[in-house]
Amino acid sequence: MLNRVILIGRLTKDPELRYTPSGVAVTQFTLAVDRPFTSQGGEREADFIPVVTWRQLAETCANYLRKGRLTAVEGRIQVRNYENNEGKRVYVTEVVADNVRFLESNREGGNSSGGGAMREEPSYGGGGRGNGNGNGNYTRNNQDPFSDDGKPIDISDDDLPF
Amino acid sequence: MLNRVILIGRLTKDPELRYTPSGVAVTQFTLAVDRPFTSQGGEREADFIPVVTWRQLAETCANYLRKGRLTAVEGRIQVRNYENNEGKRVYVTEVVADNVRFLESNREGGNSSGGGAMREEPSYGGGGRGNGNGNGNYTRNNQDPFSDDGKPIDISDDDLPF
Amino acid sequence: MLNRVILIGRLTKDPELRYTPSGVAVTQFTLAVDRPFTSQGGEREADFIPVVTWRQLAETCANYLRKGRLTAVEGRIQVRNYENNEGKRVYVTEVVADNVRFLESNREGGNSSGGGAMREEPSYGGGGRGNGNGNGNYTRNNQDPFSDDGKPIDISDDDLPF
Amino acid sequence: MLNRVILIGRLTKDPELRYTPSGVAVTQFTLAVDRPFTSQGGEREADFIPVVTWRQLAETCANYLRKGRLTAVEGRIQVRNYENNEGKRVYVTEVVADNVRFLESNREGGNSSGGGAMREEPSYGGGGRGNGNGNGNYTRNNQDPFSDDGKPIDISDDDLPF
DNA sequence: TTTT
DNA sequence: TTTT
Repeated sequence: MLNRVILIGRLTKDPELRYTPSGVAVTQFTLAVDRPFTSQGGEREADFIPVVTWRQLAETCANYLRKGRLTAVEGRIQVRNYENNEGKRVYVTEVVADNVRFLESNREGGNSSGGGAMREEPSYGGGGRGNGNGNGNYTRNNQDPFSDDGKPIDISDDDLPF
Repeated sequence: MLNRVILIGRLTKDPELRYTPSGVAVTQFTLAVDRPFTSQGGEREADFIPVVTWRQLAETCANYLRKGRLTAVEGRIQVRNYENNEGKRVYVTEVVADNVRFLESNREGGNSSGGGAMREEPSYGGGGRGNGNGNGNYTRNNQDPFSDDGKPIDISDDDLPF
Repeated sequence: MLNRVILIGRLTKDPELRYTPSGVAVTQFTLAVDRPFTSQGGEREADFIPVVTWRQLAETCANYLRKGRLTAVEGRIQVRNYENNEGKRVYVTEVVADNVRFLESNREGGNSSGGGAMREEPSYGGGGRGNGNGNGNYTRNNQDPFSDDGKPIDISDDDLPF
Repeated sequence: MLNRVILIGRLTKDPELRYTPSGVAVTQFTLAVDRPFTSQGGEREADFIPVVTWRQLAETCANYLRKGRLTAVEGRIQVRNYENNEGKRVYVTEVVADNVRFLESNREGGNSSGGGAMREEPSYGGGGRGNGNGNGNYTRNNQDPFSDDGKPIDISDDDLPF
């Protein structure tokens, strides 16, 4: 009925942009979010929270986010599951973001003012689906997104948030 | 740096109250939260989101929450991991709640006014730890919480949120 | 950069549906939200928080919400200001909702299952504006919404959230 | 029943630290939060949202926050009212923060890594009240906080959040 | 393994 | 498998 998450943390790696078979952009990254207390041993720990973005927002994230950047994410928790190659059901929990704020832009480059931003344009119940893509000029590299690392992509159109 | 979740959904089962070896109450339950859109096939789907509560809040949840109840939960996402019996690292994502609102109390009993509520009393950095328990009069049954179902409990004091 | 509010409380009155000069539906209501602590005198106090909804969501709220209903609201804080008739600048703070959940439907009528719901369909940066209205069949009374109580409406198209 | 706000914005001025008659620290500041859309005229507007912090958190904010800093605030909306000198009831809406994150520390000084942080230590229903203060060494200036600008302070112990 |  |  209501499902809202807000996170501020740092990317553990550069984001990964891919495309579903029907050509929809998906970007995944992990946010390291420090816990608000120290562990029994006295160290500060973090939660490593997987984030997914779709379509235009995915392309913007792939273009502007980088490893280590402080980033705010707004979205919802999603729990999807699939059967792995041993026939066991695996549960994957991730945050599907609809709003991402870049709190640090191009760190080296002098300008340290937070500010860049992007928001998902929802299309509840109408059209939109499957058309937010196609233009390869947003991709960060030229390799085929469907064969980029040999592993089958663990993403299908069924994961589309709308 | 910031990690906040707010959910409204229904319990998929009665909550489970347990105690850690050092006697701290823990209650776990799953919230079914309808997605804000229908799937490609047109059905309404839900996310099944695991929730954990500790200490006094755990005991209140065990006492008042039941399967099917509409419930609001506020907390943070936690990702913990452990090695399973095949030596493989397993990641568990759950919401550690610090505020739970009972939006429906005793449904059959005439009174359908939402209202019951409970909030974690944090004790950041000071005392409190390990003492929020002991009084068996909050437990819902008389069985030994450490041997109640034969399975070893997948919870240790290391999971304590403070 | 980020502005998110989530409230659960009860309507202090039936909601008020009006229309802007250009015909856009607006519904306002106030949510009484109990504070999470008691005052010095030991009484439980509440905050009375004004909420505004627009367009389709405004019409659904006007149709389904009633005084006393437990309701969840998601939105953003907006501070607008205008000059009053004494030439003084007045600041109005309200929550502009984009998601409203009816946690209690028709209380008397037997069915007490929470569930009704409605979400704003945003139209960031594109069209949409000024067309989400017109059909008088959603109004709860027949009086002219622009002269219904003698007082000029304190809402103009400039308050439109998009 | 539930009242949660999360904001990211910039301070419009340096924060103001004061003390209540009984010596409790209070810091107020205003956050400029850009709206997620442009106005009809095409300009980007902002909401100017007043924030209040208490006790230790108030002192940390006064010490570390400055005009222009990008800051995340977590708290609840509070609506208080008082009678002004013309005998008219005035309503003041503000965010009572319990968690403040400094997303930019000392901008000039080379180090632009977000990170500083502070959280309110709640003391729900027990003690604590009236003792979180006293030591003037946290104040940023030497003037008497109770007569610093001629105007009576619009804050009393009744505004204490706990 | 799931709720209404 | 993790960020500062």
